[in-house]
Amino acid sequence: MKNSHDAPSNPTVNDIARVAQVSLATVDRVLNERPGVRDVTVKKVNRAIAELGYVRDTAAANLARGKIYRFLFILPAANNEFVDLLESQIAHLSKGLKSERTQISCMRVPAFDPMALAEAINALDPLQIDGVTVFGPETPSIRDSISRLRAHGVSVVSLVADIPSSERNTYVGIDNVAAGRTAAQLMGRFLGSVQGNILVVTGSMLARDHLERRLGFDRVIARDFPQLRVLASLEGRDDPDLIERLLPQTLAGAGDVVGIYSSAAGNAGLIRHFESASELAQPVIIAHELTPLSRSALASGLFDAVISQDAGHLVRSAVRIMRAHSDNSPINPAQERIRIDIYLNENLPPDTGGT
Amino acid sequence: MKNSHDAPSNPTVNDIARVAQVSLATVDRVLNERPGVRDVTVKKVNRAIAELGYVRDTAAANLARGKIYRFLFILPAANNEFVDLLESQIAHLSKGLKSERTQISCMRVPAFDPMALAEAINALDPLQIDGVTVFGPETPSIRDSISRLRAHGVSVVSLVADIPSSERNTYVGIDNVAAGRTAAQLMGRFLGSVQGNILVVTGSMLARDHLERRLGFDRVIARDFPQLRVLASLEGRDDPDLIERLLPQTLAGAGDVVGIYSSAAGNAGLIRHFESASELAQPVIIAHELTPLSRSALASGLFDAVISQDAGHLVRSAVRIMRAHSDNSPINPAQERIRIDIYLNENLPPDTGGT
DNA sequence: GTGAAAGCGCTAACAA
DNA sequence: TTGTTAGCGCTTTCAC
Repeated sequence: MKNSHDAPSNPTVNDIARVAQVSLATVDRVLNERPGVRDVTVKKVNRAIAELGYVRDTAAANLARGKIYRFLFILPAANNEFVDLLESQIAHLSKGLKSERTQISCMRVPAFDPMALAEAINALDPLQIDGVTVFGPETPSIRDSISRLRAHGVSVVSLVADIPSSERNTYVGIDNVAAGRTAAQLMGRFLGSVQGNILVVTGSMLARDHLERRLGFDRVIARDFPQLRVLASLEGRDDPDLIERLLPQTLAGAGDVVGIYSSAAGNAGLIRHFESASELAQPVIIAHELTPLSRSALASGLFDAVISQDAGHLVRSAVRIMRAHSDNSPINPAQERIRIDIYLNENLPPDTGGT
Repeated sequence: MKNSHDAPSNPTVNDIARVAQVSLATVDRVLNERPGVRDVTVKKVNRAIAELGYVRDTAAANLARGKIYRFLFILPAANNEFVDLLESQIAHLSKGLKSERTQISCMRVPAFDPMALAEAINALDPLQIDGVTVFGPETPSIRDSISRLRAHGVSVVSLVADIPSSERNTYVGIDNVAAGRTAAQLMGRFLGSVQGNILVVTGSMLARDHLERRLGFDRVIARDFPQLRVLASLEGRDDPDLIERLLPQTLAGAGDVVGIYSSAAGNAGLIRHFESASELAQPVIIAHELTPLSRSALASGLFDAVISQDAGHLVRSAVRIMRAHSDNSPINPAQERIRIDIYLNENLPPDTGGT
């Protein structure tokens, strides 16, 4: 029965030094690819490493280094439940990470204000910080501010909305085109043979995530559900009040709206509209991000489905990735892939009050 | 701008010793709740700890202790893609964990054979192992073998199918009742106004996960979709060949089957049946677990949806939990909650060939 | 009951 | 170009 091991402790730097017949310091130099070691010596050491099957103990290394990771999240300052969820996850994780030599903090900058974000990024001192995660739009000034950070050795992650044109290291978030496609498929399947118009409520033309969702949505509706027609977007700027104000006239103007795809934030406006004005026939509504509000709309039957991404996963993933980049160690793509979650009212996770 | 810290290093045991005016050894005794310290001293030390806001550096502690975690997974030996996925995730994780003083191994025991599993568990040497994760049925003998392990200080996790009557520490897996409910809701919504019978293909009456799924499924169909009737289960024992053989007669006997809920393994049999015998009208099919086969059935349109749980997440979660129990440190329930994933063909994750 | 000192695996001065 | 040594934060003998 080959199940438990006799805890054969792994080879250490000392073993390497002994086998390679060099000192500890030399082993360390080779391991960390520091200069000033003869080629022959490097080879000797590497041979010993291979022979022993050495794997470095990262914890011990970090301890010796006295290294503390300093990471920063920059989120949009807006009245937005999903962003609040992210922030509370950051705060939560921050506590647990104190014992792992990792400090994370969070700042908010005005939403839909690329200049403010760019300035905030530019104001950062690269010497005081090891990694930054940004949730924001993709504009030239922001791109440049990210490049500067990268040039100074700070690792940069883009969150929720990608900034692919920049030199950010990694994007953490769902595939938004696929999310839009998924919403379309659910919409089409739920509507069955019903025909009519679909209203898409989007956020901002600047937000790449919103654009991508719309793109994916349109494609699948056009290909698979010819009986449905997607109307021009209602640009809600993630603002519940604006959405609530605009909705009645848009709905009246369009007529025969059988489905609504709320692809951005501001669901509160949508919910208020349908709770007050009780239409004759309620459209199928699919929204984004599981938050207290969308959860209750799902539970009450107002929303038919919610496409979401896990805030806790996003934050943990961003931190793991910033750390990996700081160490320049590899990342596990499977673990960091953010899934497109589909919630119906039957698979809602137990409500933990936003832990 | 309150963003980056000046890296104020955390208080250490030395600080506590200094503030409390005792030696390092005494601080350690208090921290680890070891006996032989006067009450007054304990109080002094605890006051210093609170005052300084001390948090222990687990990595350093483990280093000093020379502790190596030895964990074991026990999976059913069966021709089952999902279990294979679990095993490959275990193998994958095992590599990355070598640098984190954690050894994980995996053994397979005959499926649907409670005695074999109980014996395997009883054969384990508690001194050689810190934690065990079991994927298996809930029977008295298995429950007892788990109790024995726990009594010897080994932490035990139940995976995928819970064993609540035992003294296992934690269950890692989805809420299977909710999964069944979710499948029912999708089935009902996809079928719209169609009426007819639903066939449920289950695995074994012994498997708690299968039973719970069926239970949830029945409830929601009965409550929300009166036009549908759920037939008696086809017990497929996770065996593709058996399922393929049984399916034609079951289908013929029932007549008017508009939907199939494949709540267990053995999807290959289902797929083969529908690929060869082309029925007049294909039923809506909802299956469990995203595997290479179910993925391609989803892509081809044979399956309408797949309810799944992430194998990587399951395995990582089990390891984190076994470790937490060994250290008796707290776990983060939000991170360990396994989500009920819904896959349609539009939100399939990119195919990585099973990483 | 309490303390002093060595050491876990690794890194980083500082010498040589 | 290489080696010696002290020390990261914590645990653990072994004395006192």
